Amino acid sequence: MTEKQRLILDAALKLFARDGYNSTSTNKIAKEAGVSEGLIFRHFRNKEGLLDFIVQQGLEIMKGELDKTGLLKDPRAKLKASLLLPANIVEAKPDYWKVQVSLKYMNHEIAEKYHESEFMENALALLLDAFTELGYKNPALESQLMMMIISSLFLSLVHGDIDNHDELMEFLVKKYKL
Amino acid sequence: MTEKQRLILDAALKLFARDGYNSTSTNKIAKEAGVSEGLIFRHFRNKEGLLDFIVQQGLEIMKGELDKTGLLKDPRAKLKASLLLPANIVEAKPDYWKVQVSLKYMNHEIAEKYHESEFMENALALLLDAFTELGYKNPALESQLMMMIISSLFLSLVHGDIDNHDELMEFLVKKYKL
DNA sequence: AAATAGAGTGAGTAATCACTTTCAAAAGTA
DNA sequence: TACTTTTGAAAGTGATTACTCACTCTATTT
Repeated sequence: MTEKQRLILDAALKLFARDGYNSTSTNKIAKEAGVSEGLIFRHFRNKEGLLDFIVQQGLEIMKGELDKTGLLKDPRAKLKASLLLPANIVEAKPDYWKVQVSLKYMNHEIAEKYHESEFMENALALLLDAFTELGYKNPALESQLMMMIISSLFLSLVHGDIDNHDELMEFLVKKYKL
Repeated sequence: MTEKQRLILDAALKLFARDGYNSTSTNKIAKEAGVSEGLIFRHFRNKEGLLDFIVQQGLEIMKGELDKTGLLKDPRAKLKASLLLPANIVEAKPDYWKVQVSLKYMNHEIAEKYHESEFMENALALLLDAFTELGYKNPALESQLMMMIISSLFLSLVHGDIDNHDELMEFLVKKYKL
């Protein structure tokens, strides 16, 4: 990874997050990064290759966080960590998740590649374990509902339109007796 | 509204929903509609005008549905109707909502115009009324949570990745004792 | 010192984009 | 009929797009 490669990746992530993938031309990326436009294609083959590279990194971070959560023994701790996951990962790399989310809703071939991943199934399995262990009557539906809450939380955080995150967390923790 | 105008609107809605706004050229719309490309600009001024026209209709439908829900007297009925709202409106016009949703996550100027609307606030106020009337301890947070569930439901339905809607509804109705 | 290779440049390319212009056929109106 | 307006098609327009190509520069290897 040369310095210019880093500059290109940083510029692309910033612009993709701010303006969207389609509205960001390779010309703009090159200008923002302070490199020649041709260099983008030497290092990343094409515009989509650049996107690929960026998003692949994000997916691995997400997977790492989820694995950490899975290691927890106490089911209540697992659920609490799952609820806090969105805030933690979005805060760490907001631009990353802005791009990820916009891809999901772009309904374009590019989007599907990343979101058919086994990630959701892993997360759901983790919740299912916890609710089962806690003796909930209908753990499958409980975890489906929890999953909906978590993804909604994630979206709100990415778009920056949530102003009472801590209060909301406290409310949920109390509701689920975590 | 001439016949060709209808043809253009239908073609545009279909293509915007399938491929996204940015990836749909006016040329493609004209071909799909079987009219000349120039006609699009005669009738709708520009590509964004076409989008405007399409989305404006959807917003009015949504508002109408919400108003109907607001007329209900029983707070439990209000909540139940709110939960069923996504399925009802998405089933009626799936392509409409696919476009609406993709706009929201396009992070582009076009998107903001539609989603700063007072719609969300009205919906939230309706839920707040219901939870307050039912004597919930923290009606504000309860309605915020319900809003998250509803919008998550809406998104899943739009993307067609929900295969147990009725079961989920039954579960929620029981959980909230509606 | 000669050869090789990778990093980097920037002008150039064909294709596609949203949009305009021109003009003719209908359709309405007197 | 004679006119005006509306509706439509077809062939443009310049700008922008992702991407290529011929080339230079620098550093390492032979």
